[in-house]
Amino acid sequence: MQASLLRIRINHAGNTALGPGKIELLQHIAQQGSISAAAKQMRMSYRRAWELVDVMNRCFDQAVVVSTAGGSHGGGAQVTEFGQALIDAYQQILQKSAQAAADELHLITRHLKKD
Amino acid sequence: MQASLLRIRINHAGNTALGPGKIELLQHIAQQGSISAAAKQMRMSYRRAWELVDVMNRCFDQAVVVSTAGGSHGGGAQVTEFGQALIDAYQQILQKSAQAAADELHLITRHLKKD
DNA sequence: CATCGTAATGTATATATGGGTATAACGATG
DNA sequence: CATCGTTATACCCATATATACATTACGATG
Repeated sequence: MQASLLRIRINHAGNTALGPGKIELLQHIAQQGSISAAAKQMRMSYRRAWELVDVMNRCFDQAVVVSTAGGSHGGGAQVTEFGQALIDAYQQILQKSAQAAADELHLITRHLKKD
Repeated sequence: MQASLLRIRINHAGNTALGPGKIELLQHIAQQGSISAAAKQMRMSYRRAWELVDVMNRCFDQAVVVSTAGGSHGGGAQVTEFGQALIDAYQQILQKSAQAAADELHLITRHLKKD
């Protein structure tokens, strides 16, 4: 199976507010409770992961990820309820879109060369 | 109104087989009958426009754009019937997706900071 | 109060991307 | 058969993007 044929992004002021990469990152953060662990799991630099989180936190009217520095295990990061709602909504958009446009999608993909 | 909130791409072997940029380029080529004229209209370098066309032609099992070099006006390029079908299908996908996922989209975009 | 692992930020470097320019090939037309 | 505008391609360079590495801040815990 190929990795997600359909890619959907939501734009905001010319930039991507939400796309497959940010969603995947959020899921890993939610699972790991840490930005650095999520980054490592995705083999992405911590720097980049943090920047993606920062962009999200700044382009929405409420936090998507909250983090604490320091503490027994150095701190950590949690996906907020709102962030989880974003993840869910994004998945729904993906699923509903793929379903609603299944015919046209098939029309296109059936002509993609197999690699 | 903001420029297309929802951006959809169709992936092929890790790369983008079809996205908003390629579709817009195809439309300009269809209208102009020339890659270079389309590129100029989009203020894109001819080199890049040609590469986008090349990628499309190589990742589908039939040509999206056919071109002729030489001739009275130097030649030109035409979008094939298949290419036009791709454009139409893409537009349908955009429209149907936005419609099918309107609720979830609204849930997300209502929390985007106004810029 | 030293330790630990993470957040947060800075800086330098490598890589990818796209633009600019030049040049050759092409072929209908006058 | 010279001209013309376009396709097609190569080469170099500027810029953007992402990585790598380094450093500081943080604060619960032993």
